[in-house]
Amino acid sequence: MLDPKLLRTELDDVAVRLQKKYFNLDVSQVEALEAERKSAQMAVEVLQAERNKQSKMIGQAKAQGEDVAPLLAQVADLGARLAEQKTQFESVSEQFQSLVLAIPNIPDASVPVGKTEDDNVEIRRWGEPGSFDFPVLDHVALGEQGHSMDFEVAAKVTGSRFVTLRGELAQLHRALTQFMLDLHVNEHGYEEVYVPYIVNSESLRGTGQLPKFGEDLFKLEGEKDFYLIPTAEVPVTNLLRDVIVSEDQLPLQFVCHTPCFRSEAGSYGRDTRGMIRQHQFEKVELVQLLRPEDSAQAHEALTHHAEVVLQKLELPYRVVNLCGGDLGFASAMTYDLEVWLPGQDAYREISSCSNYLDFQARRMQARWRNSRTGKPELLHSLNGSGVAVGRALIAVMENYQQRDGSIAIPAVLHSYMGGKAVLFRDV
RNA sequence: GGAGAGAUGGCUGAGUGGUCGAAAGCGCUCCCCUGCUAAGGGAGUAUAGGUUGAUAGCCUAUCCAGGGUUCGAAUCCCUGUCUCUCCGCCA
Repeated sequence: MLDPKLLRTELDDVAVRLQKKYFNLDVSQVEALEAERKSAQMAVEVLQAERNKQSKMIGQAKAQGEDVAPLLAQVADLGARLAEQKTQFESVSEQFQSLVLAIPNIPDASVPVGKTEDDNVEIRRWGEPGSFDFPVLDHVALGEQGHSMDFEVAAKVTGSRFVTLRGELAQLHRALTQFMLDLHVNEHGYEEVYVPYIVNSESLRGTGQLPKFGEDLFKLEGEKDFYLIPTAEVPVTNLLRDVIVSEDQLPLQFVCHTPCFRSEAGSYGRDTRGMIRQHQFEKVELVQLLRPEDSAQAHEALTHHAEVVLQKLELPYRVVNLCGGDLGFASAMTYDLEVWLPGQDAYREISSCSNYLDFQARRMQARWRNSRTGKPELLHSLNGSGVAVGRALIAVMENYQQRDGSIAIPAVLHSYMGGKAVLFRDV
């Protein structure tokens, strides 16, 4: 959520800056609602002040044994007038609130101009895509060995966009997860957290998935407002909802492994082959909450932490700075890591590292107490995948494939695979 | 699932219709005293919104949340959420 004060004082400027995200802010609507809000709120508060004053007088009169009937007569219609104004004010502020909740975060000045992912700007590359002296297979073909990766059985068990893994491949999937968690905990100083995989709507509002993007979520049937998490970002960032932390606890750095569930509405026909886009996948997520002055640097550091995963796995990747049109709703600036997939002959997203500034924190009232001023201030929140486990798995498969269909295991994973160095040797 | 209890400021904990945003204690901050890692005295110490040149004032809201009763609600009524205790069940 944007600062309502900003909408009041720099509305035109905000509108201009939001254009970069191809969001058209209806300036006159905001102005009109704000004007209405102001007069409605003042009307309510004046009446409330009047009521409080009168009630106090009645109380005093009664205490002195005086006849309060005339005083009561004076306030006879006050309640009705107040109720009327209140209804009016509530309706206006509700409208204003839902309008503001639907406004995306303002992109950072450094965000490239552009509409689609083609306009993203490459920042750097790491590693060289390997050259193969045999026809490369994609992960689907590689996974067919021994039914290690099976989309058909998953379709039977559940439906499309699900997968089952078996044997060594399932193990490798787990090994990747453990490796990433250990790396971030032991070398990057993150605190590991375990969280619910089901969240309520307040949490989703806090991180920005709701109210606008409900169609991307799996909602549970029942009386409660429960959803499957689309990312660990939701439960982890919401740990700080309605919390004021002391400055010496900052920065908060959490790493969390969870499954993620996405309906993938609107992506019909895209990435239908293979494990790239699934309704269920796993992710090791990095989340940081810290002082505003630290967030820019932390964003670079967090991105680097995700990169280290790929470097240690020796997977070629590049880093792109998302253009305005490709930027997420809540993000002010996002770096995507794109890993090289020989099977697709392309770089594909494997991590997305975003700085939300105070956008999420304002929605969820996540604050810290500034020791200098003694006052609570909004935190800045960041997160990034460190990294998507399913995509890391297919990146390893495709980049480490060998002529005979076996797959070498990256050196850093050997210890997690019981010393094993090759997959599918005996298949 | 059954039965009961509860939710008040950073913490403990008073407060059952009227100057209660809320006693007291603890903690914390500042000042005084004290020649010392003790004690004492004083002042202060929530958040959000509005108004304003203003981190000054003033106004409003907030005692789990949402409704209701009332001129007036932390206090009464209803609903919900959460916590605790006992029983049952259970990975």
